[in-house]
Amino acid sequence: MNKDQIIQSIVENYHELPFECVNDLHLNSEVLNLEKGIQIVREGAYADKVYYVAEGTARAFYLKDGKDISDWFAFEHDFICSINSYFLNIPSPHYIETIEASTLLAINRTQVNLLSDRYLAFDRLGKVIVTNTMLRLQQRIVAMQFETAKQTYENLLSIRPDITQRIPLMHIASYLGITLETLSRIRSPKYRI
Amino acid sequence: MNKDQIIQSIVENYHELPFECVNDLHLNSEVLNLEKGIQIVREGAYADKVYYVAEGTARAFYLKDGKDISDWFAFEHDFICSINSYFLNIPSPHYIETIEASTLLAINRTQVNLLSDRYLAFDRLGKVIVTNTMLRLQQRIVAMQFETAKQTYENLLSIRPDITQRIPLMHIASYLGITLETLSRIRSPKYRI
DNA sequence: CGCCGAGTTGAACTGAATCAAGAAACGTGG
DNA sequence: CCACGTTTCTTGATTCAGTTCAACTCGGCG
Repeated sequence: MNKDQIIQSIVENYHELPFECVNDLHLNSEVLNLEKGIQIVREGAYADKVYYVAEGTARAFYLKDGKDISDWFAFEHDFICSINSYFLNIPSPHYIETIEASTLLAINRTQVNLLSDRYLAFDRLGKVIVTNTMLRLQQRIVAMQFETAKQTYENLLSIRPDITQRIPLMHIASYLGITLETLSRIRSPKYRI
Repeated sequence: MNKDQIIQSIVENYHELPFECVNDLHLNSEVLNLEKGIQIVREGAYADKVYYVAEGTARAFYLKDGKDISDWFAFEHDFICSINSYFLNIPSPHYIETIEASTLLAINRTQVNLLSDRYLAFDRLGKVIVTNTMLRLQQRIVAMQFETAKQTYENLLSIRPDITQRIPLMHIASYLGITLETLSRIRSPKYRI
């Protein structure tokens, strides 16, 4: 997938952009073709880029007492960034890495702000993305708040039926806030309640 | 607190607004002086207003299998709305009610959109609020994901030390995803681990 | 062919839920 | 300002979902 196609897919999936804005975005963004398992953000770095996943999968995770805890998965047409670092301009608590071979579009915060000032439509695009993210986080809190592990898992499966084929179970488990063993049991046909 | 003062406090706490925008906002918003325990949004309603809490406290909650689960607390200078209903234009899964006697400023979505189109600064204000909300939700997920009940509680206390004086423990418990009894034990001095 | 990471299964343990009973705190009306 | 009922909070005993630790299986891949 080339840069034009990627930008086109952002427009299709999120918000219309005028011709000059698309050109401008073209000049101010970068395509990354990455293998599976490549780290694009490391803990402690100032992560001032957003990534649009054109193809593949990426995840954000952090280490809590040495344990790897997944915090966000991004599939095709999703955005991913270290949200604390990007928005608060602090060292990233997160790592971000590819889970499959992926094509990403990287855009710098400075460029995002420039484009937002220059094009109203781009500003709106940003608003849409942030709003969607907020709603997705809200859903996740509701899912975690008072459900059993099994309900939480099935809830995730209904939103993303292909997730178990694309993301290792250990990452799904930590994302759900349960252990790998519990997830394994939940998935087993002989599991009751 | 009168409408001018309330709008002034929004400007001070969030984003500068030009003079005409303030006037326009003045014309398109409504001050609510409410007793404690008044419901301003009911489940099933189309809740197309945002509320700015000038004084007092409000909370959003939903009923899960008949149980009251708090989802969001808003203190002075916080915004509150039924985020699913407001942004997705669906019937509200949430109730919103005052916890203390409160002064709120209510603004309609249509007005918000109009003002956002008319004044760039107002659009930016909206972006700031949504971004802050997103970050706050993110923090909460991290807090819930792999902490014990006690850690989650202390985490909340460090952010909002006065919360136990202002919000009944049962609401704090459901917000944290634990039972009232567990919260009570956690708070007890003889509680270990 | 044997190693290695990913996933499964089992047994013992534990943090938190549930059920149940009281104790405080609060508000309202006499 | 006190009595009474309601709501909020505490404490105890028991149960259970999920963790932990450990051993084992499976599928790739050098």
